[in-house]
Amino acid sequence: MPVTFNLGEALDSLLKAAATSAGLEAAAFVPDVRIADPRHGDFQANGVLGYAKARRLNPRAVAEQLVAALPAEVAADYTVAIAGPGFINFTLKPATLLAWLRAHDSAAHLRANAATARHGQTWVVDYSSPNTAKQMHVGHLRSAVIGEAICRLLEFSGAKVIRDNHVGDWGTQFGKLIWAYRRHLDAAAFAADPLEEFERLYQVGNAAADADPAVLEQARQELVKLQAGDPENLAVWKHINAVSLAAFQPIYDRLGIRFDHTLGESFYNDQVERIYRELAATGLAQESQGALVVFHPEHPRFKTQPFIMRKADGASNYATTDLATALYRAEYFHADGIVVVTDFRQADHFEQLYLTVRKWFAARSYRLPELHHVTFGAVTDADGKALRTRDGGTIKLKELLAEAEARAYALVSERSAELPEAERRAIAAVVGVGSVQYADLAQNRSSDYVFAWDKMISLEGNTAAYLLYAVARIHSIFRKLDAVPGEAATEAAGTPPETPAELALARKLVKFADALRLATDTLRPHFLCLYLYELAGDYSAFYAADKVAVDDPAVRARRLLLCARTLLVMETGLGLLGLRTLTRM
RNA sequence: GCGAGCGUAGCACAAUGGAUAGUGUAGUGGCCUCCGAAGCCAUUGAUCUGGGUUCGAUUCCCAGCGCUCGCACCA
Repeated sequence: MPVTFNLGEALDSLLKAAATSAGLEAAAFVPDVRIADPRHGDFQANGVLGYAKARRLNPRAVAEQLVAALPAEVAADYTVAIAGPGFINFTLKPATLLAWLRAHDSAAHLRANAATARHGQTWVVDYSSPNTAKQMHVGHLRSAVIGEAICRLLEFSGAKVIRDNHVGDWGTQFGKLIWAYRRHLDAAAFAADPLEEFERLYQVGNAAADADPAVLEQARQELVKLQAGDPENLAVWKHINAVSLAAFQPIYDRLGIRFDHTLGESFYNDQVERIYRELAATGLAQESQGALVVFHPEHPRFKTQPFIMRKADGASNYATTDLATALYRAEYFHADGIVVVTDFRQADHFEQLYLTVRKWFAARSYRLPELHHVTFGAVTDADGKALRTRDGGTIKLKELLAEAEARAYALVSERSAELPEAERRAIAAVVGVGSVQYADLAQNRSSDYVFAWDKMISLEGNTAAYLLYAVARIHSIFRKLDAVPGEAATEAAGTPPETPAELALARKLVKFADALRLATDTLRPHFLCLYLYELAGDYSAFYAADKVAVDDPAVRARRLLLCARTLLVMETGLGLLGLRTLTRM
């Protein structure tokens, strides 16, 4: 019989069908299948408890009816038991475990089976989104790392994903910056580090404007000229942006990020008139204190807190461009879903934005995509304060990544001194960046995250290195036995798992599908991290308990199959998180 | 003031309304003539307070307390 990728979902369907044939009110019955505690089984159906209680029935009796109505294939694949007040427990039989492992024997097969949930859908993911003319700092890391993982998860579930870097390239800061750029550019400093020089120039312009009203006026004029399309200022502005984006690229390269588009705020400049017109025409927008704003009377706060979409001076702001951006993504990209990844402080803005977009699109009969604002907490130091350098400055992302790599290099040199230096450097690059990425991903994104080098790179517990170490050990076994993962002869000779450690590992492997679904549906990559960590733990326990390189060919084949499949799932899962893997470390 | 997020062992975290609340670290005690000990095994220790809904609440609702953040033209 065919083995489905997501066994829990398949059970859910079978239970619904059984409810009908058992004469239950099938429409009202929700099987509620979920991963069970391994002590109870692999999956459990909790749905009969609520169903029976609501109808004053005996839950155990209902469960028995339901189990009796299940097709024979379920009894062939699972040991089924009714337990406690009416839980139905399903424990996979060893032969079923083997069948699943055999059916999912390559990255292509995993991908093909996973890529049904969002087949044919288009999702736009807006992440990273730094301001130009500034360096990326630690605050930009979470958006980039979480956003990239979400892109990969959505792609794996079958969606076409459009990665859009919505850079802040059109702020009022450009007046002062252009003023200073024209007068105080240090060519040598610019050549050494353009972003550092832009930041210095902005500070020079800012200080000069503070000190001298004439300078302030000149800077204002520079901005007016820029916004009016003055060719010279436009050229300077374009140069600043081009240089900034080029300077970001090495960081994106290290994080494995490639954007499809970099449509910053300036891209929407010529579309704001349409936004004003349409929101005024639909009656959503109104004049208030000289500004054009949207109130939401049904909302406890936004009935009085305005969504300002045109300032009193007539200028647009980020509400305007975000409205235009939503429209562009719906009209031009035909997005079925939009995901914007920013920190939680922008929650109010996006709540107002999405309320407005929903009403606006409804009024114009535009097709409304799913709108998601993926938020994440602050990165703090051990005292819970925003993470800063010792002198109070922000921590630059490129320095942070360099330090991660340096720490990883020191560690690998200590643990694996026998490896050639070039390889230790290469390992440090993977472990260093991966540790930073993983530390960001492994924690539920809603909460603040305490940044601590020691926890991140110490390589114990739920860290990238622990997972990469498990992967490296599997590769090491294959090297030692002069074998290749997934070899046909070995796979064919593999028999069902037998020992407790083999069974625990196999049972964890088949739950990859559920972890993927959970992480993707909730847009929370930490569910996948948690799964991979547990998988690595089950593998390590298996590794310690059951030797692979034994003489008995049947036992060896059985265990090599488990090694090959663990490797496949680990490498696939880590790849979805945006991490690279190693064969030695 | 109004609103949002968060509150789980000493510390850092997990738990899609389910069974005895899981893990790491720190502590304690074991395991390398044996595939990589960056590992494995065992063990001590926790749901902010008070109500409510539910067969069942860390989870949902209400009220408090604490921390963080947001609230008229920055993004």
